[in-house]
Amino acid sequence: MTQHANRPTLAVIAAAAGVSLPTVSKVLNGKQDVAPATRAHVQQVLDQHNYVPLTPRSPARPLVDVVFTALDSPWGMEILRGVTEADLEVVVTTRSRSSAGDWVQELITGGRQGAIVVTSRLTAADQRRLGGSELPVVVIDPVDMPGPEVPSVGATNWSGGLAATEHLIELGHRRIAVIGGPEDYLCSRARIDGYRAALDRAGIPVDPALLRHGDFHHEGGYEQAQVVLALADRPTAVFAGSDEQAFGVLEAARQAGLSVPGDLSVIGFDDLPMARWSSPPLTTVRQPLADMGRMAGRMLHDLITGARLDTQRVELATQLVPRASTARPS
Amino acid sequence: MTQHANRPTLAVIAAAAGVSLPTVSKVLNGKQDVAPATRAHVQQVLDQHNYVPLTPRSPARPLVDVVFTALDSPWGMEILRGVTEADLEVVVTTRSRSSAGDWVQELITGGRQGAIVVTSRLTAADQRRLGGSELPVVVIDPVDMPGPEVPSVGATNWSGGLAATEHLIELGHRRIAVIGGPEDYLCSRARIDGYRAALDRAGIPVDPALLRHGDFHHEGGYEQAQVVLALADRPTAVFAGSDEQAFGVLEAARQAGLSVPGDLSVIGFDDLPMARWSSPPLTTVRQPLADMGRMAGRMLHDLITGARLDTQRVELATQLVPRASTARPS
DNA sequence: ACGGCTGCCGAAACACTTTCGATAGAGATC
DNA sequence: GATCTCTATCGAAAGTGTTTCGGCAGCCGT
Repeated sequence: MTQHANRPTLAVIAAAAGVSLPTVSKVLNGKQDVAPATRAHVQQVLDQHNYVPLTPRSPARPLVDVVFTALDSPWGMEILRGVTEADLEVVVTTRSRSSAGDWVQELITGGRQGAIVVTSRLTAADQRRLGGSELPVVVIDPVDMPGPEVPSVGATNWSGGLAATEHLIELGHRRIAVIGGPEDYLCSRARIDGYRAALDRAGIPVDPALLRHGDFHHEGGYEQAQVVLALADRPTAVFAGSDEQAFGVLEAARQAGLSVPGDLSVIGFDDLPMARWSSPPLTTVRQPLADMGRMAGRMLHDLITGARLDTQRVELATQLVPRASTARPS
Repeated sequence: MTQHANRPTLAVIAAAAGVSLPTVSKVLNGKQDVAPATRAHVQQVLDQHNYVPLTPRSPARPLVDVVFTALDSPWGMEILRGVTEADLEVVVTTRSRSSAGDWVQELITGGRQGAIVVTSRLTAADQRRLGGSELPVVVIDPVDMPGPEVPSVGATNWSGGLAATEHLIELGHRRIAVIGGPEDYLCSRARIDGYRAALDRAGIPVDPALLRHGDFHHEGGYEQAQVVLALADRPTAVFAGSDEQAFGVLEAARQAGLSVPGDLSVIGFDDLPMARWSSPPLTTVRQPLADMGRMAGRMLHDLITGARLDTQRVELATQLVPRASTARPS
């Protein structure tokens, strides 16, 4: 059980194997200039002596941090799944803004070979520090527009917002509410601007009373839906900023005695796996979350290995997924 | 950008700071015998020279693997959230049974300080290898009963199955179908045995036609529900082995034109966050997934630090959560 | 037979880490 | 005030493992 009870040194192994110390070191590190027979023999002696490395082996694949603000959403799991499909060892950490300590500093000095930061608020100062450090970093869905020195991955949120709203307009809706995420989130603003653009093109004025903000979770959608559904001039459709919010809208509609899509059309954003399972199945705008994670992983891998990045900013395409929660207004 | 472009050595730093090389090393490693003033000065010189350690810093917290078979379910996210709350650095890996390579071997030689294995099939040989290695391992929800040498964390699945079924019986149901997970999973068998025990106590015979198995996901519940709902003597209630399966049952019921809970009561297992959001909100048996993850993390931490484990096997309590998907049969 | 070429290995240089003894300054004691 | 611990701090030296580089076989073609 005791790890340090007279652990054998490389010198001991080398003597036992009848080779030089550097050769043993090379075997341990998988270097190329060792004859297969020698390698096998040394490996066997290492096993016999139960050799444990003094310094932890540097892993075959780069060890990188993936920083979430919270692990509270299937959204994050999709991203994570994508990242783990890249050629990386993924350490999951949650660093809420409020948590103690300077997490950017911890990231830089944490000894990882890189980091992926998911939907976090990076101040200009943080970005400069990250840029100044040697630590490769890729940001997914940045809250604020990242400076040119920080590579980032996102989705075509504006197009997605446009597509969602045009879908509702084509169905014949004119009073369309939008429930965005937190007001200052870049992705949220882009979706709402897409909503605005669609209304503009259709010649529909934007009613500020139908433009709400809430957190991206169930609660946010539920609360804001209650507000807009209580309006005298109730909307006939709601564009929610996330699928989770959309589920909250569904619940608010149910509690208000409104049938979906009969009395109210609801469209979400993300296309989480469970969007297909709600009743009615949720019309939504697909965001390729796993692909975004995988892309970020690949970019980070390139940064670590020194390959040149094709571009600092990648936006993956969103796509309208029509299901059963949207229909013509009655 | 280039990592290895003439990085400063400790000797250079030492010279620039006017101290000896070992002193710089001590500052880097946070050793105690350095005067605060000296430490600050050296630290500043290190920063000025943008020093990056050659060998990655050994992390302050133990670096452990968390092995999933797949990252395809909110279930896994809940577990993961719990584990990350322990005092550990968590590397997420997915090792499907089918994936190439000997993942147990990779685990042992992977250089981690420990591992948590989630719902994996560990053969007796694997267990012996893990026991023989120095690598501390904790298993969450083992597929097979683990041997005494492998610590494990689970939930009171039998009690949960009992509680779920008794809930349905108390409501007046007599024909109760059960859709378990894969037939050989320990947790699934325990839940079904709980179901059997409840029927026995109520003097209701077990109808083999009402006992189905499917994968733990939406598909499994959907497919098996289609089978039992097509029976001439249709059940009035379904106990699903997981919430995801229960969602599949809800969909099958909807497609069959059955209202829930009017025509069919449905109860799930897990209490995922979205169980509250389905329509109707899902009655289910709560499994404290995050707590299980945290408990496994704590046990692993104890194993790593050498503290004695109180027990090799922990089962956390499940609890019935009545919501709106169960009611008296019509 | 000879020259070039390549694969394999170890001596030596390197990059740290750790141990341990030296030293100086602060109190404590006489 | 003189001296005597005693501790905090530091670096010399030894230890551990990695990397570079030169050398030496054996192999091949000429």
